[in-house]
Amino acid sequence: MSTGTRAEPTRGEQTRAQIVEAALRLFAERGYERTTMRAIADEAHVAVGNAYYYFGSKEHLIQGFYDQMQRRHVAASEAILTGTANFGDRLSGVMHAWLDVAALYHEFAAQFFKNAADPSSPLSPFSEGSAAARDAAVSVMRRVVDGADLSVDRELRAVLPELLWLYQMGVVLFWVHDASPAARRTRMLIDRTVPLAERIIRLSRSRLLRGPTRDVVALLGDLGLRFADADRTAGRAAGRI
Amino acid sequence: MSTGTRAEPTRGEQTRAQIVEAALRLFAERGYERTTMRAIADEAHVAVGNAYYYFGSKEHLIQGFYDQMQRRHVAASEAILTGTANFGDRLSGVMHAWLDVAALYHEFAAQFFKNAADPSSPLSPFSEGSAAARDAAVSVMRRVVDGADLSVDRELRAVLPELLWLYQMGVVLFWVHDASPAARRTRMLIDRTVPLAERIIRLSRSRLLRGPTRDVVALLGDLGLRFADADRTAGRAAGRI
DNA sequence: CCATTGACTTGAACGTGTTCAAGACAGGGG
DNA sequence: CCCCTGTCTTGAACACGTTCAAGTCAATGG
Repeated sequence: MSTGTRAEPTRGEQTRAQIVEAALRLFAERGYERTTMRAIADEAHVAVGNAYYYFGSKEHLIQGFYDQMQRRHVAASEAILTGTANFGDRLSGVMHAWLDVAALYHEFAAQFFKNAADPSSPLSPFSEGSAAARDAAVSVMRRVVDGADLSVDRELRAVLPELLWLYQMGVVLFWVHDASPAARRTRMLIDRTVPLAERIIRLSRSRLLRGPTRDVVALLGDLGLRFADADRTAGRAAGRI
Repeated sequence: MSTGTRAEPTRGEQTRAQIVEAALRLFAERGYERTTMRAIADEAHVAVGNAYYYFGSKEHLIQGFYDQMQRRHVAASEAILTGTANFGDRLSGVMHAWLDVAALYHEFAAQFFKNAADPSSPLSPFSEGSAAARDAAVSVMRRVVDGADLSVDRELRAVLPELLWLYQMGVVLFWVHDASPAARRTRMLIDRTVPLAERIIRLSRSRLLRGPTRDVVALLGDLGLRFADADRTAGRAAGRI
């Protein structure tokens, strides 16, 4: 598809960029549903069929959005990840940073995540197609854990990034339904669940919770729920449920 | 809309029933996407526009499915709920019963979950429109708890049915993505998480976990996450996030 | 300079969800 | 018996995602 080199964009690459830019502009402006493929084509000074030459469907155009948000989230998280070693602050900071980045798109995020919940959609966060974006998100969580002054059970530590990513997915689902101004309820959810999570993670080494913790870790393994990049090379369908 | 009496169906009620029956028949036969509104209308011996007189959209026809599945699940759970007092067996039985009932519809169950993620859809399990179905589902969980030989913290007990319903939603999300034969992976998930849940619920009274348990209960309260029928009359938007 | 090839582009046409103006029907009042 | 009113029914028309046969363009080889 692309040469991989960044020398000068071919004609095709240029057209492709035009189309995705036009799409993002219109999505942000008037929402996903109310943006027609014809409008996108017009905005990109291109014929309708041409958009389908580069993108399999209207849904596929959303992937551009996904990528953009991911990049911005990483950028917005940088300050926290290099600024503090306190686990709670790191996790909380990263979560709030996501809300900051996503705030602009709240209205249209509903349509977005609707598609994401469909297993047959290439845009599902669990699908093979979003492996790259998912890995990037998990990586952020790995940095949260690795840079924190938190003594975690070794086995739990290995899967903690994935667990935190699942936590994030849950928060996102909540956020999608959250109509409160400035996502106040979602921010409250974060502020109240982060200390809880921290406490439970600490307790995971206590005599009482060591057993259940082991069970959870073992279950994740047996279900093959490994999104880690380390497993990517194993050839097994990653993230497959 | 309907008179509420069950005397004799009016002409309208009869047509409405014809349409929903035709739709369910075709959905089951060839799936949701591949069933056109024209086909439904034909099957129901009715004009296309007439279907829209009774149902706002194609999506709304799914509600019929919801209701049917809910009824069947309650029926399928009856034996377990009256047969044993062991909490784990009760919860496990109810969950597996759901899988049994849902098995037929796995192929197009994706459609359900698309709605779940879409707050604007009247079919979202969190929406006002599905309050009835949601209450019914929570009620099943309440029976699971109430009939069990499990000593639970009083405060936790009050919200436990809702928590178990959320657990069920999580399992359903997993199931939607589960392509294994006979939903083996989902059944494994249930078999492994139910004992875990039972153990944690028991531990909720321990000195170590009493604090976090309180926090969770308080958080649910502060977020206004109350799906219980008891609150329905309060006039507050139930289930609202 | 032309011919050839493959990448790219076009816009008309199709299928499907949805709308709507117009009509059919039923039953109550005159 | 006829009209009137509100409930129900119709099917053509519309909007939009998607497809595809046909055309254009640019680079390459002769």
